Amino acid sequence: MSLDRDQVLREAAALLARRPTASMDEIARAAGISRATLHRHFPGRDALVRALGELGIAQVEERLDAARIEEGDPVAAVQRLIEEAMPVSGFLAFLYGENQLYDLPGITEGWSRVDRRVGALFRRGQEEGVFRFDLTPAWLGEAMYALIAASGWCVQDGTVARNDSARMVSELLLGGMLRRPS
Amino acid sequence: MSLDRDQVLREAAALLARRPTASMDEIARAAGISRATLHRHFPGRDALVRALGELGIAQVEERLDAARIEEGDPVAAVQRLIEEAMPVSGFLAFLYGENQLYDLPGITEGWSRVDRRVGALFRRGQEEGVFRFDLTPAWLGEAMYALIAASGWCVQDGTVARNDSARMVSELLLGGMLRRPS
DNA sequence: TTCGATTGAGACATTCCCGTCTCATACGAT
DNA sequence: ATCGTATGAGACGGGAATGTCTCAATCGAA
Repeated sequence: MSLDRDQVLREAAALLARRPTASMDEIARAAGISRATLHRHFPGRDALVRALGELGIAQVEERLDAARIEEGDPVAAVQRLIEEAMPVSGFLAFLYGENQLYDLPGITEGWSRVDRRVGALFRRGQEEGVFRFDLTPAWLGEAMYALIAASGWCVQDGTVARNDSARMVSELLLGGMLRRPS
Repeated sequence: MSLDRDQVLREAAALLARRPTASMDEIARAAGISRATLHRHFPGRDALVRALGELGIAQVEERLDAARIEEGDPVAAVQRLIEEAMPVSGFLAFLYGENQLYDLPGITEGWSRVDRRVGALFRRGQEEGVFRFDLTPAWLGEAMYALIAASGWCVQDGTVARNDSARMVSELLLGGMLRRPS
């Protein structure tokens, strides 16, 4: 048996993305389990929401590691990060839209940890002279999050092909943030 | 008396953006009116949500008109549109995150009307040879929505100055989508 | 001032969701 | 085959939100 905890959380995220007010019963049915079982693993809605946030942070940090954003050419690092993020863009898109998840104790710290790492990447790109100076690292980070989330939604409803999504994001983002020799 | 209907909707949006599960009573108090009065004007939560969607569509179409996106240089048209959208970026950011608002009968049509106009703008830019061909008009539209919403959030929490937000968005978006002579 | 309309406060029953519980069933390991 | 464990189905009470109602107070126009 041993319930696939992450899978349940993903189903919950997919449902909550569409209907933020969905009941625990609906979430359970969407995940293909009974309400009792859902409640055994996540004692209450708060616990479920918190688990969603924690899974999201873990996912993102894992992708940051996989992309090795601290190493090498900043442009290539951004490309690797976007590439790595694409497989979970749907889940990231959900997290991005849930402002509710940001002011939970313990969750906030996780996201600011992520923000620091991402901000450092863009700052490094500026210091190395490849990223524009007139767009702040914080804004570049937010823009990247926004575009990744947008691509996740586009893939979900078929506007953008999954294979193309990474290119769409990085072409637009890097195109706009690179310093031009001219 | 004559209650300021739009003002109530804005307060409701501001609250629901932070707490999607806020009760009607909380919404009423946030808007500075009694629950009874709120219920007289919006008979039920569904009616309130629908009114939020309708106000959003009206706002956006008003801005599309004000920006005259069908006229003149596509680049300037995009800049005008972003400029016009900024004063309501906070409200737009809320609407953008509420996927719930998209599958209501009557609301969907409004947004596809908006999408058609925005898509036509980007297609025109491509046909006139100023926008890149390898990024689809649909994606460019989604990216613009995402960046405007992101800038709205950034302004709300002080990451980006309100005066700078329009420039941040258009520099990044246009920088990424313009064809390069090279 | 007077009258109609609108609002605020609160009571009320209803509905819905939640958290907990029990019990029977099905699975897996030993 | 047996036993421990996890699950599903459902019942149950408690609590919160909803929708509706009444009544007094307030505002604005005539």
